[in-house]
Amino acid sequence: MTHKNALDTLQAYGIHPSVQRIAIMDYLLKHRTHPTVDEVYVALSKAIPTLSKTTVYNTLRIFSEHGAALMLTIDEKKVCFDGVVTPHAHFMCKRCGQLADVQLPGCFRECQPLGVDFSVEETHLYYKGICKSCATKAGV
Amino acid sequence: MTHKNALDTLQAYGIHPSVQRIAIMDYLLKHRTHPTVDEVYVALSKAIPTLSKTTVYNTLRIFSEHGAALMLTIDEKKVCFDGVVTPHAHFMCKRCGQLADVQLPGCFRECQPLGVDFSVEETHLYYKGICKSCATKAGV
DNA sequence: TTATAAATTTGTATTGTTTACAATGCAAAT
DNA sequence: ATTTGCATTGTAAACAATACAAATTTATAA
Repeated sequence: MTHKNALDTLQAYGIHPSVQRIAIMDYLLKHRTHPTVDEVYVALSKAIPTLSKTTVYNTLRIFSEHGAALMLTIDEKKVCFDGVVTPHAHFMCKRCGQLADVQLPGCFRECQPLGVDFSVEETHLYYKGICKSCATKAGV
Repeated sequence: MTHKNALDTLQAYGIHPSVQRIAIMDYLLKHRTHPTVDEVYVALSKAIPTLSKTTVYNTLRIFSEHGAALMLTIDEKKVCFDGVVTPHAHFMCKRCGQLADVQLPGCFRECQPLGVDFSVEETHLYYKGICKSCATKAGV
């Protein structure tokens, strides 16, 4: 199947479901656009008019704490969230700001940090540069 | 030599020097603690009482735009800066928040992003987890 | 079912970081 | 001496994110 079920996903990560949590997880699973808190809030406010932005903040934090979503801090201006938690990298265009998924280099699995005295719970890899679209526009 | 010269570094990256810029670069080169804007501002205010925090913001942004410093957005609460621009990874302890340098895995050099249609200008790799000190304290 | 407790949500107030912008300062060039 | 252009300063404003307490919902027990 293309999309995992929101309710099942919550339960798989030990997160107690609620209308709001299901709606937010559903949005994450169906919109792989790395949305911000505000984007999720605006999008869901139509269906859930009483939704509070605080709830979106709290819920997305809970998701990331339980490993059900990724918190991306690539853009220094805003935190983004990713419902895809399988290992992958990201790319951000410095010009247009778009955030895209990138397949991990094949050898990356064997790349473990060297001589470290800490336990690794998350690994983040991302690239910044100029996307093709922006390069074409500006390049001339 | 241990520390590069601040003035030389600015000129090497095509950044017009000034008292403030030299002082900020000098601080970065001598304090490899991944300081925040505020930390730089507070530290330099003693020597330069008229220093404006806006200048620190502007200057550090200019540094990172010219490749003379790295802007680290690992901690979602605050942006940090790194005067060490040679390739290396980072580790952040989720409990105490410390940010440490980590040697890149040897194989990492060969790890290039796959099938991408963008030019890579920056590569960021970091780990999150629990440092030994925190693990020892809490672990028991 | 009703009562009680626990968890979740809501909305406002607040905090704190970052940016915008206009005024000022400064130094090199004319 | 004047102009030009960039850098700096400081205030105001924007904005993201959090704290907190009240309200609501859900779960549990009687």
